[in-house]
Amino acid sequence: MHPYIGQMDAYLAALRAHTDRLVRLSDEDWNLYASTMRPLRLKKKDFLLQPGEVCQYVSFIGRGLFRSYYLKDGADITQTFFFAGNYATDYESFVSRQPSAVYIEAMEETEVIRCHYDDLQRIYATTKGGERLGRLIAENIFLALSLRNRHFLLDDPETRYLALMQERPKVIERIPLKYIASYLGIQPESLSRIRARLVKA
Amino acid sequence: MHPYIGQMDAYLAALRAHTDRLVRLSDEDWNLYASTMRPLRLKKKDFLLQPGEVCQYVSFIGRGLFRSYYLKDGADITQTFFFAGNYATDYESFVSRQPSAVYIEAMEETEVIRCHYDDLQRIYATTKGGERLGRLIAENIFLALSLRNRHFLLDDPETRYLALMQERPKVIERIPLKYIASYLGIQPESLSRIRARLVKA
DNA sequence: CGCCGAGTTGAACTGAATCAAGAAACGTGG
DNA sequence: CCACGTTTCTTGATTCAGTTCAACTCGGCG
Repeated sequence: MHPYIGQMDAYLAALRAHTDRLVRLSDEDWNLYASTMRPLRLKKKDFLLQPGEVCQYVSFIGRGLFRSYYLKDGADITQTFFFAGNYATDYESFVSRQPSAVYIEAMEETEVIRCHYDDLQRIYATTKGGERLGRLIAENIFLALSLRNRHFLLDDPETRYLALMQERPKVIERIPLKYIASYLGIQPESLSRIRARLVKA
Repeated sequence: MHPYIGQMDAYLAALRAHTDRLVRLSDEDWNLYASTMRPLRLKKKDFLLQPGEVCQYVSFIGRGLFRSYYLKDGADITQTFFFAGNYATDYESFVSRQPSAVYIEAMEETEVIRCHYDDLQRIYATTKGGERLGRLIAENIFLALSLRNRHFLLDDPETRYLALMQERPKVIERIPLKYIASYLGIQPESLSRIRARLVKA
């Protein structure tokens, strides 16, 4: 069907596991959802989305990872990171149908299976389980963002870095320092100094 | 029925208008939702929620306003403001069923009609329209928070203040400076200076 | 009328940004 | 597979925006 991605079935299985954690879909609803999924492979530095486009897909990552970022005065500022086993999307643009403000870029060769906005709306409209899934996904994305927001309000940069180590260790392990810095809202030099301080202490 | 709040019907009408903006509920679904609503009146400085409690309600504000805030080292830090015609809740706690980290405090005499978590889950489980409403509300709360987050990532304090004037002028008009300052993540003195700068320019 | 909280203003301080230079790691092509 | 060039990271010196601390004004309220 889509021979250029051999792992399609494995990715669908991973998506099913991810979905089951939120809501137990009927086989019928699941099959409808799964049938909308199309594979896509991106090479390193390819864009899943660019500013100005309306985000048309939710993409479940089978392999690889993405970084989303704003471009401001030539400098790029990381919005977030997306890892395998989760969805990558500009949910803001996807939901609001407004042009996106971010790039979503593959940081290495990355494979996704994705569902188009129109397909998803059809699932929402025709199935109760799909509608529920959509609500639970929205709630979960909200929770993640709330936590991030709390850190910006309450914590200084060093504390935000420590919290990130706790909450998203994969970011620390796999992402270059300069991108982590902009995710934390600071300059690379500052994060380097924070790390140096922490080693000594 | 609830004689101590005479405006119950007016508040329900406002809630219906608010709801209609998101989704057109059937009369049946609407009546079910409306029937769960219970009125509550709070005096100035009363708490709708306190840290440690799990938020059990979504409260639609008929009159008045709330401020939610964290308490950190004795200083209170504003999370957000809730105005009449919108829901007030700690959605994070409400959704996750975890103890809240915030106070939600009435800034003046405030009246709400509210729906209990269990009632809402029952509506989600039994009606398609309710589930859809829940999804759309979650999406909208997410959008608002996204915007806030973007400002923290991209903008300096003065720019955040200007954006707040644009996006939520009611906050500027009705809220004391010191609370706006902590909402923006700065000290009251700094916001006072920002205002002084803007007047000159 | 006096008090108290809110806001303003000034001076000193501080932590992060900026600017700059060098070291280390990376990947790319020969 | 190595060598080169580029990017990433570190470290130091300086600058700067926002914080802190303090004093004073203003306006409302008891």
